[in-house]
Amino acid sequence: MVTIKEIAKMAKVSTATVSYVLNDPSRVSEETREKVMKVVKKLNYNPNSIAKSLKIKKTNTIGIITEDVTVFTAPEIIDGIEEYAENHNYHIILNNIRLFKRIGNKYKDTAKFSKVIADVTNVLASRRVEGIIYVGAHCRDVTGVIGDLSIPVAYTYCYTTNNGAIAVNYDDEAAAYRITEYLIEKKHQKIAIITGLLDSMQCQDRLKGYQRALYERNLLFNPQYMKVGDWERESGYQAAKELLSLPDPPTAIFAMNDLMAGGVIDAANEAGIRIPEALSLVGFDNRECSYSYTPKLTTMALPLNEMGKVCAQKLLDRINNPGEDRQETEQIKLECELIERDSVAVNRRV
Amino acid sequence: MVTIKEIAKMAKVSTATVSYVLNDPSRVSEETREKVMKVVKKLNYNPNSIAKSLKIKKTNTIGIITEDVTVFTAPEIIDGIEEYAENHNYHIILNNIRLFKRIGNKYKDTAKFSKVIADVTNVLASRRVEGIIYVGAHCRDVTGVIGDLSIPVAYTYCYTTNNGAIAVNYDDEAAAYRITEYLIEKKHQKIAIITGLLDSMQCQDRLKGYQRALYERNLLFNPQYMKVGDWERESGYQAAKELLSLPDPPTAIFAMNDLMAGGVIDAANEAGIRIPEALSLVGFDNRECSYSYTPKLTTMALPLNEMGKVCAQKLLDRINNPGEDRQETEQIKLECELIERDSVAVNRRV
DNA sequence: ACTATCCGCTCAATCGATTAAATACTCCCG
DNA sequence: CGGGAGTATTTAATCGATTGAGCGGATAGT
Repeated sequence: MVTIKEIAKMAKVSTATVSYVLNDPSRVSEETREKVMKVVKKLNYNPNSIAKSLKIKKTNTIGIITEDVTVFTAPEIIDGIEEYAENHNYHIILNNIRLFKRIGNKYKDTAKFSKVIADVTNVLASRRVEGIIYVGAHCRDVTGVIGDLSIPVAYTYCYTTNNGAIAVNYDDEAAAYRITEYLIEKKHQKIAIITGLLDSMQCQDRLKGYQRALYERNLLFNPQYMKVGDWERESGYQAAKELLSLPDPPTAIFAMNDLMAGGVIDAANEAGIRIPEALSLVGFDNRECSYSYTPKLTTMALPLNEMGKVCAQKLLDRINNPGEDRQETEQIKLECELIERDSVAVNRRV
Repeated sequence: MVTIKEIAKMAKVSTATVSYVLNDPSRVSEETREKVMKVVKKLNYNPNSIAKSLKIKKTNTIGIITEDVTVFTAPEIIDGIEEYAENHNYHIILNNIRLFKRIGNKYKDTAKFSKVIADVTNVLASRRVEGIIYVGAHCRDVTGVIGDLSIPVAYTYCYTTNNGAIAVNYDDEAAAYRITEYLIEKKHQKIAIITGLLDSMQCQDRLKGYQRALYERNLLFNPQYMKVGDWERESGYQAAKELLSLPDPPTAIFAMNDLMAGGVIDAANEAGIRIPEALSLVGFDNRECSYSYTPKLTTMALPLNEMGKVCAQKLLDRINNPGEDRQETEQIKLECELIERDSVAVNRRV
């Protein structure tokens, strides 16, 4: 690998001059500049950014820690981060901790979890990344798992109330409100909901949005129309079966994710109930499968790419404007987007 | 950030000793070792791997270039790479070139494509990565897009015949052979195929496997049973419609990907033909959607994770055993796995 | 008692850049 | 002609580690 020294010798100048030619050409005379550049090109010189980083104490690198890259939300988030970072001349070191393969489900073993995180943050710190983005896999609360670092940290697709952290998520309540409102606009009044696991924030927030939408339109929340699922297709199927066999069944179902909406379709098919003619259905997440159901599912798209971008943007802001010590968590919530497809029709049975 | 110098001063030893304590403790007396380690812990010392890299000329870093991380194949491949790399103390710099968003579809603008690649390889080179893994998005031929680098390069999910490169893919022909054989084992004799775009290697190879399986079982290849699709669902639908209205329709259809298989399901539903009772169907890719179809689709799973692992493994082998200059491309083909689900039944109409 | 060996540690050069400060040179003006 | 100003270039220190060479002291062998 050719170094600045060899360039200097060959061009009969000092290394300083070469460096100036490369970084601050106006300081150097036209003549020398050309002389040096000729050698640079001839030797196909590629500056050693390791050496540069060491000297200027800047790596232009951020670390991404993903709980699991193979989860459906991760790629878009990473894409967003990467794009913003690249446009601002930052690079990314990727750490995928494979949380579930490694420590089993549910974040149960918090000691091991913390250990894993400590290991990767240590490595990132020793590589002198200027900031870290933590990408969750299941929107769990990860407050405290990353201890105090001297660099900014942004969290996305997970919750945190860490001091000074940036937390970028989407607005579950607003999204659930919007999609319920949408069903109401389609003249539905008997709108059932199939929830995910009740102990999750997502579920709680979506429930709030659903209830608020009903309330504001003077529709009563009917507890019979609420079934608790576990995010999996089968639970959607079971819930829908119960809902559809009610004496006064709903005309629309809001499943809190696309998987459970798939189960609703199964149940409807089985019962010979046509979607959307006899039953309207909406999902949540805009996963790949939602597009491949028959009928294509109307659902809420998560602003994943945007979440990545905003994470990167806020993080780089912090990095480049190291201001006052912040105590609060900067909570950012982005809007979801309603994706209208074929699973909702205007209710004709009012 | 605390340095080795401060440790040294505080422990009243030389920086050399500190370094030895950290890297080759046996060289140092028990006593000094403890003295130093105490200070290391007290000051929470984290070695600067930038400085280390500069000195020892080793970054323990590989670069990943993805054409598009959001493509369904990318996350598993990355996961595989990352896992192997991490286990061997290597880290990853991720470059997502967003090929299609950036230069439009189909790799048409090769000049721009090459320029983009040259830019990212330059950056990676200046960061002194020890090797590069190129992750394609659509199995295209990318021979020549990465020029000669002095470091090893592995390619996956794309084709290349670059000198000395490592190319890791899966065996399309064997997979197509296997899945056709599977249908034959289920007593099907009239097996139609819906291809992807004919100019792709994938399509050609799968077609070969299909034809070889027929040939070896003494089944005639019937050109009427072959329809050309374009990988999209709609084309599967059209193709299936034609196939199903043939005077002597097939009893099984092999769609070259899961998307087109979805189209077949649409056509079958429309025609009132039950899958798998009246028509067996297999897909290819094992995408998320294949699991959410009704019925769940029998398909071929790509060994994506394994491809990533093998890439990483071969690459690190090359890095750590820089042997002779190789002229040939090392072509590696991994086996796909048949995923049996609910879309195939034994043919009762023989 | 003298040398050889070994052990534990330190000295100082080095990796490949950056950059403040010094120097060299040119030009201009009183 | 001397000196100040301005421009172009070089000198040399520095970033934070690693590591070959060297040194001093203890131990052992003859």
